[in-house]
Amino acid sequence: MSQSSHNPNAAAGPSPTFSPLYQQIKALITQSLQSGEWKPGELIPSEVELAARFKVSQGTVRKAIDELAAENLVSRRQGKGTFVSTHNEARAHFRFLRLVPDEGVPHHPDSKIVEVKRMRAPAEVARSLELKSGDAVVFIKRVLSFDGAPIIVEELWLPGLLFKGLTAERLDEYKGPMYGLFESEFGTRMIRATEKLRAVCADAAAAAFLGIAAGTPLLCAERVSYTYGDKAVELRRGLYLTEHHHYLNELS
Amino acid sequence: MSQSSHNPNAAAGPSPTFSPLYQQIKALITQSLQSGEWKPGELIPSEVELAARFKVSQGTVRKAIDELAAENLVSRRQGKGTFVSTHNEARAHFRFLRLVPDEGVPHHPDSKIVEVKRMRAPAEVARSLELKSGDAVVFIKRVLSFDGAPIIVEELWLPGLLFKGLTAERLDEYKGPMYGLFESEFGTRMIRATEKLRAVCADAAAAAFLGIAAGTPLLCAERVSYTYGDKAVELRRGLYLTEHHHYLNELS
DNA sequence: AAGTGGTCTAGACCACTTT
DNA sequence: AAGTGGTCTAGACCACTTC
Repeated sequence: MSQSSHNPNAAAGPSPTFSPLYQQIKALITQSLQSGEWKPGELIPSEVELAARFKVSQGTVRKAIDELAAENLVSRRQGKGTFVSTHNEARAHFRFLRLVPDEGVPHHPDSKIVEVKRMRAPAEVARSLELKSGDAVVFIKRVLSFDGAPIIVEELWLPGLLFKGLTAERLDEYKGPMYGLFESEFGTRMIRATEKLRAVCADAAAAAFLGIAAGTPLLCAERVSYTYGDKAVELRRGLYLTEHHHYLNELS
Repeated sequence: MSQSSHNPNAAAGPSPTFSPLYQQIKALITQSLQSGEWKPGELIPSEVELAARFKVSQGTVRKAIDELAAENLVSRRQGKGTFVSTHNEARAHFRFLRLVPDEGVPHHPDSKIVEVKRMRAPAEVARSLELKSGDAVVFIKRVLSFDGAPIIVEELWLPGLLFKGLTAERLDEYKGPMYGLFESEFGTRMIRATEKLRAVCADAAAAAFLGIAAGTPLLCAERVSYTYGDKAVELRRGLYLTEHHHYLNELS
């Protein structure tokens, strides 16, 4: 098969928005990921199968999957196949949580739920989540402890429509990271986030939760998480005690 | 040419450490970058030329360059060629400086040098820069202002051997980011860094430089920068006033 | 042995830039 | 028109995993 015989861009007439074949294949694969045809942790069809399905060469499928792997949507394992990425694996636990101890190896913190409630989105939350002010949201507040010491207090807001049966009990029962619960129980997978970091002073409430004096400097991390299609689905504001921990960032 | 005829891994006997051809090509290209055969901002030979030089196919050179481009060591421009990356271009100004205003578009801050001196490396600095305690280092202290307001006070340490003629005058004269000066005047190009972020209280000295009250919370960013070969060549400690700015981080 | 992803090649054509 | 990187194909073989 020649390239032009299957590339619609090669049709007669000007092609206003050129899009390479492998990008179109990538979009099709992403759709199947988003629709749940292949679920987190599962094996997707082999490159040969996908090439046959889409009637393109294996090399084109390869390039599409290469980009999906670079974006952490799938992960390739030689000899086994290509798997849909999941937050329910040790490797992914520190992808979004960048706070690590100054000394020693990082490990997963204990989570203690303080509050879960449904409410109407305040204006600021609605803006971040691309909702209308007053739309239903789920509010969660919790404290995270490393080695028994409370280090993080965080509040988060989720669109009410996507997280209908979310209760404190289900959060407490779930072992592993919260994003794993969101993905396996609610079908919403976080794939990307942006964080804004600031230094603030602990107010009385935060100080009480963390067992420190009011006024202690805290690292404030405001995160907006996105799922497929760049849709915002979480606003989270965490206060990190950085006396014996730090936020680690790799610049490249 | 067949693959095996030029791949030393295919020689008789077991290959203990398999290394793909394109990785070897990538290493050769990186050597030429490091040695200064092609300088920052310059055009490197075309893929066809490099394929001929290394006696491999263009596709193999392509894959090597793809990875170098992904690591920001070079940048490709269709129709023009492949260029060595440089800090002396607007695009690179915010690669390492992640502090942006809460409102409005970011732009390059003004730098005011406070102090430049030569000294012996304190133990902590020596450890970060992989020097011996007491080795010569250059110490720089400066204040960065956005729109006339001082927002950052930072101190940095560089290996004395690599930055022999560095003076306050040369720093003051230079237009553009400090990394651009390092790269064009001292032949040391920063290609990667790790940062540790913490919240701290402003001490009297920092408060004076930033025109704020002592005790104001500041974001402390401790950065170690690396050049080719993962060699540490800079330790930098910045204090960021985050009342109207924030540290922006993309998680993916 | 069979199937998977990983590497390498050779050749064609496309899009973009410069001459 | 010529040269560059960008896309696509087809086929070969390698490394790894499973049966």
